[in-house]
Amino acid sequence: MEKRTSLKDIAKRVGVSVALVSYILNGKEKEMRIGAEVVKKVLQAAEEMNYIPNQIARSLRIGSTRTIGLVVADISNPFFGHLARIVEDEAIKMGYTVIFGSSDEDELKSGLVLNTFLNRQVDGYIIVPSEGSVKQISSLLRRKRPVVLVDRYFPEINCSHIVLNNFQATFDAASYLISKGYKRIALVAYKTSLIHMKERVRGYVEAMNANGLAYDDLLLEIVFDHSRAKVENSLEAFLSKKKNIEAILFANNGLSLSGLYYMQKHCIKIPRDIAFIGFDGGEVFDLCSTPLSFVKQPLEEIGKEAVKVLMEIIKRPDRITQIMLDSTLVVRESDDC
Amino acid sequence: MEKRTSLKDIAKRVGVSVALVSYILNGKEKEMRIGAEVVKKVLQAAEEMNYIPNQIARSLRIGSTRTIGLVVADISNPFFGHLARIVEDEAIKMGYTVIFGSSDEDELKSGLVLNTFLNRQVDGYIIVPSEGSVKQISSLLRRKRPVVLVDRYFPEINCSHIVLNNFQATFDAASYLISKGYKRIALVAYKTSLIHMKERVRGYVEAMNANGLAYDDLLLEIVFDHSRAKVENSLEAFLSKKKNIEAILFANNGLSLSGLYYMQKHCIKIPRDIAFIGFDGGEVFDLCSTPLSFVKQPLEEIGKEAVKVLMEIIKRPDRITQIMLDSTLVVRESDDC
DNA sequence: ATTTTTTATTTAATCGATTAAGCATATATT
DNA sequence: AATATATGCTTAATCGATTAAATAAAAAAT
Repeated sequence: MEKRTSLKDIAKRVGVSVALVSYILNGKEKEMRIGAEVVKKVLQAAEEMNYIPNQIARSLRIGSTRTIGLVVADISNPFFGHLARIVEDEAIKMGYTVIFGSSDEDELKSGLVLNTFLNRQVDGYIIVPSEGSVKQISSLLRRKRPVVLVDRYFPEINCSHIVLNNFQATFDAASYLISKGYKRIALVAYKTSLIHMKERVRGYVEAMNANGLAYDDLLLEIVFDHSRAKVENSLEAFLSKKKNIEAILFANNGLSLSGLYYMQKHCIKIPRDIAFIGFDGGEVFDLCSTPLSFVKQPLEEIGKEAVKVLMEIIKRPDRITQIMLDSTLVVRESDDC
Repeated sequence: MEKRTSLKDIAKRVGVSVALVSYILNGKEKEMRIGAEVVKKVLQAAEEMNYIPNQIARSLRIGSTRTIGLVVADISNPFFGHLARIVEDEAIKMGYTVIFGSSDEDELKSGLVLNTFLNRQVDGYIIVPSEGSVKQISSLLRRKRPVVLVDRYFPEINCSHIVLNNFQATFDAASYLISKGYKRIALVAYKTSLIHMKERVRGYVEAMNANGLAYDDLLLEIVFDHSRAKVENSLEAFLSKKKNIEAILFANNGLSLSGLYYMQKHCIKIPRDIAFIGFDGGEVFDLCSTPLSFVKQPLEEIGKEAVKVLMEIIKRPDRITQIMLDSTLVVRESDDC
């Protein structure tokens, strides 16, 4: 591990003080009225000695790391991967770097990641909060850390967030299916206290209610599990009992995929045997024998707004911005038996 | 932005020196033979004052950030997302944090990301190098920074790497198709100087040669482009001319997907019209009407080895470890007309 | 010629931690 | 009793940058 050149090294070589070198390399030669020759010599020395500023030292001094901590459920999940990419691009534009951590929807892991970020003095947090992480978020807010929640939020705390209008999303999807004449419409969701999921369930329920349709044996809420096999088991138990489901709605991308795996396994054809509306799209949805209809989130906008709002909070710590964005129902052929 | 509690604050409150507090909070009370009462008081004060160590200050002092810089082509690409996740998990186990950057296979962007990482004094680099980034990598090595390349490497420089046996991968895939009786076997690859791609082309060529099969009008090398549409255009131009292609091999995941999009658009059925072997798998490959055969990389192992090797290099900077791992050909029904 | 202003540069404190070295007391050894 | 050792804690330097304040020399104003 070779020693890197520091301001001190340059100062010694040129024969000036460290301060002068700092001023010059920060482009303050004008306001500090530094002699032209000295400027030239310092710049040349910096070049020759391959000087790279030490951001760590700088951060310590100025009290800002120019780093955003991003917490997602799982970076290998394309939905969060996309989000991460958008956040990355926006962050770079603002001169920030992103460090990330996956929570696996787990309170403990989420706590560990957030603690690491706190240690590392990130300037702001963009968090997809997992179930049970309210206390962690509140603690950040108590410490006056800039936080923006995305995808979900906690109604009981006052924190900036960018989320989908989840209620509208499933309300529209269900209403659309109803308008096409389906009556026995199922929803497959996760059983969780997280608001985004509860809202998606509520959207479906309200749509069914509004049209006088029963849904008590059509709503499946699966306890979250990382194994797709377990999810498929629940699905199996659910679908094998009710034989007259005409259309099925999935409340997120992972569930949609589990659904597709299940249907492939059991040779259930979409839309011949059942109408299908999924969540979040993706290549699978395009390349299935029948392109699948789905609820599309404005992911680009969510990511961009998240960074934008975070930047605002970093500047003015007491601002709170809560944004709700609309989804689009992308209708293709999977809902058309 | 509230002031965080520092060692100094605790020291002041308890009425001892900063050094003592540091020793205690680092668990060195034994070797430093610190009085039991003082230890208790300091620990309690730290607790009460919500002390969080400042990793930035620590990093500056000890000269290590406990951070790994990960450069991938695009974090939103599931292949790299998975890699990132594996690296993240392994890094956490070793007490490291990951910061990431996407290069978009672009020399300029790669340079910017690497420069940021250099600024931030990451302890080590795991890089999926993009075309033209040799100089950047060499520069890191000249500065004695620990670097591990993954997925690809540069034969002209001596740097640790973990890669697939790319030659064997396509050699086996092509040989398998040949053994099934196909003669007109096409390969779709990218035109690039990067070794992994060249090796994949070579594997195919050697397999064809070894069996006395001509391939000069069957090998398509597409200039890299981010737009799937352009890739599909090249594909269109290629496939519309040669009408007697029996089987087609794709040299990476993105190309495989472009291929699938193309075939869907033109109602070319796999395997009825053409036999198909893709690269890297994924949900699409499972959920197609016919589960697709593909070359499977040991991604888990690649990621784990990358971190392991990096940790070794960080300890012993002059070690160089170069690992080549074998792929598996996952045979399903897409190659069986 | 003296004072003021401008120009060019240095000094030194600071961010928050780590850690070698120093310094009193107290206890043990001869 | 004198010396050695152990105990318990403090001092102070350091990492590499930033930046307010001080200083010295030259130029301009009175």
